[in-house]
Amino acid sequence: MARPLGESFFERGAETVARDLIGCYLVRKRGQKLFKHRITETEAYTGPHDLACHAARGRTMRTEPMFGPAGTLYVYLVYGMHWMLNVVTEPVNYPAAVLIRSVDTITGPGRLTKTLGITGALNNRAAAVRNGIWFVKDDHLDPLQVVRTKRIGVEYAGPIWSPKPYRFISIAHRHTRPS
DNA sequence: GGGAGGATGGAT
DNA sequence: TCCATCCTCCCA
Repeated sequence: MARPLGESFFERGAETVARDLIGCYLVRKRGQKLFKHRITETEAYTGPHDLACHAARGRTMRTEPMFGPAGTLYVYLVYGMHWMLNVVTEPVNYPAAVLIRSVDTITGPGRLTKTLGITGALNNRAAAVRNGIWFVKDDHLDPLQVVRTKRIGVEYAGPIWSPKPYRFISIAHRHTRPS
């Protein structure tokens, strides 16, 4: 399988990265077990101007990972119980990220992290083999076709940013929750 | 120091 | 439709 996606892949706009991650693999190693899942749903959080992006409210302890290098993991707790897995995009000091919402057999960002054992322990670490979590592209497989919708659960971001079509879903998996 | 609210998911 | 559950951030 192809080698892990690195900084050059993630050091682009969050929309572009979110789109390109559809069809790529998320790989997780726990002990001797390797879990490889094809990514089917993502969302882009595009920067400090994006009112749905945590970084829109400034550089804080929580958002610090988003200011790090492309490919950094941003893992935070939502609703007091669900870990959300994000990967940071854009160059250092530009806070943007992509939320991994679903993979082939696991729908929902909270279920994804729970199933793969992803917690805040991985926050601010690089997506890399040495950390037991990384991304790969497989050029031998056909890329999945993609549709775009608005993002889930960001009504608070207001009439401009809430409807932005920054959610990407594989067509073959578009039953993955209505929007 | 206090309070509101959230990038969800499971039960009712 | 309800609510579990707790961290973050804003305000005083």
